[in-house]
Amino acid sequence: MEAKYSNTGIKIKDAAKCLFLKKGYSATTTREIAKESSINLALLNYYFTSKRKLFEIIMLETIRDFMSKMVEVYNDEKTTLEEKLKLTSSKYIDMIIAEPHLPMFVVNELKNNPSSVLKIIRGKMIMESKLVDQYNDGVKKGLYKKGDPIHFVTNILSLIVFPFISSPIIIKMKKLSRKEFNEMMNERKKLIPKWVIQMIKK
Amino acid sequence: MEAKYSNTGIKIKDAAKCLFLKKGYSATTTREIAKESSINLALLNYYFTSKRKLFEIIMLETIRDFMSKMVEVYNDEKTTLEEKLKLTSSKYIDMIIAEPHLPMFVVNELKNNPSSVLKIIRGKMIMESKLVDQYNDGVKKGLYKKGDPIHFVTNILSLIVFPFISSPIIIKMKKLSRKEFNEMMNERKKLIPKWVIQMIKK
DNA sequence: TTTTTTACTAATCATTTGTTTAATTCATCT
DNA sequence: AGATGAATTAAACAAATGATTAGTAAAAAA
Repeated sequence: MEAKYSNTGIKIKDAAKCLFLKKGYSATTTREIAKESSINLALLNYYFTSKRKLFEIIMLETIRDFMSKMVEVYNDEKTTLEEKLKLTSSKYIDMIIAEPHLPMFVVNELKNNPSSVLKIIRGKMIMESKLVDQYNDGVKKGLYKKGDPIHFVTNILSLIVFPFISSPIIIKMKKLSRKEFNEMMNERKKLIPKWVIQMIKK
Repeated sequence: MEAKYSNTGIKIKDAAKCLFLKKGYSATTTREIAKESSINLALLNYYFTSKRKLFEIIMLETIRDFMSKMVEVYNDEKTTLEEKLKLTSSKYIDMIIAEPHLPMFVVNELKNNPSSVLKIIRGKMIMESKLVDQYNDGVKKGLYKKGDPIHFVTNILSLIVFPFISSPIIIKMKKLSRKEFNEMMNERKKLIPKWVIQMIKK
């Protein structure tokens, strides 16, 4: 019945994703999406039934991508805790530099519609990951200080993601260009793993 | 001409602030504001000219409050760096627990309308604060590792604010109640200063 | 080629939304 | 009490917006 994978369907989704990421759901109009993807307004409903449905599809896909990258690294059996830190920082910072609106989008959706986002995430994925195992092992061996691993996980994500969210302030404070800001974020790929280790080390 | 401080004016502003914080500008309608503050729809424009103007007033006030608390602590001549860390963590975490939508609101406005927010902030306030001086002194004295103070400042804010932004994930991961989450954030008041010191110490 | 299904378009509908108007109530001052 | 101006209200306007319809062109099936 529907050809969800037609060229126009993709064109609509791409334009919509770009706009939703940049401006959010409410501030994006169907006419904008139509214009941006140079399709007829009616085709949006023809392909995706409604603005809401279109948004939901994009949201699910985007957040699934976002999370899967993390889970991949966190559950790698072969890498050490330290290597996992390096890989996460590196992968995430690259991902966000490529799509700077991603963190705000995820975090906004998390606020507005937590249930639908959380269906994808599944708590276990992170709290029962290899990374957390390795952290707990380190604590048992007396290498790391005792502490709830939730703080450990939270801190990693905080140090990686928050600077992007507050990028306008940072850019202003240091009078940076976008390029210089990205360089600063690239520096953090190396720094964050070191910082995190120091935070947990005895 | 106008009675900006009348009872109804305040009622409108309070209701609007609550809604804007919770749902953002675009998703909040003037009729909702009118209903929430139980005033006639026309009074919104009578007192504040337009939805946009009302929003701008609220935004400026809210962000000014938010920033001023930080600057206060950062520039205190009497406290040590370590004390400043404790005070900031404590003050900020209290503030955000009291108004959980605050960080997202600030950060969203920062994205949508950076210029108007940044007018309030003034880069100097933070990067030339007593806190940064003390950090640089510590580096000179060989107590702290060399490093751009922007990372130092960014990390403090990241560790304080980001957990609130990602609260739905944390709550899900650890199966917490709102109360338990707040307790976890209260724990962090003591932990963050320690972590930050460890991050910078040689 | 004819028929049928799919893709697309222009026009329009029905709400919603921000804002205004004109009239009314209320308070204050003379 | 009466006049003046501010505060409030119901109603309406105009534009924007999400969605639909009825019809056309293009492609696929017969």
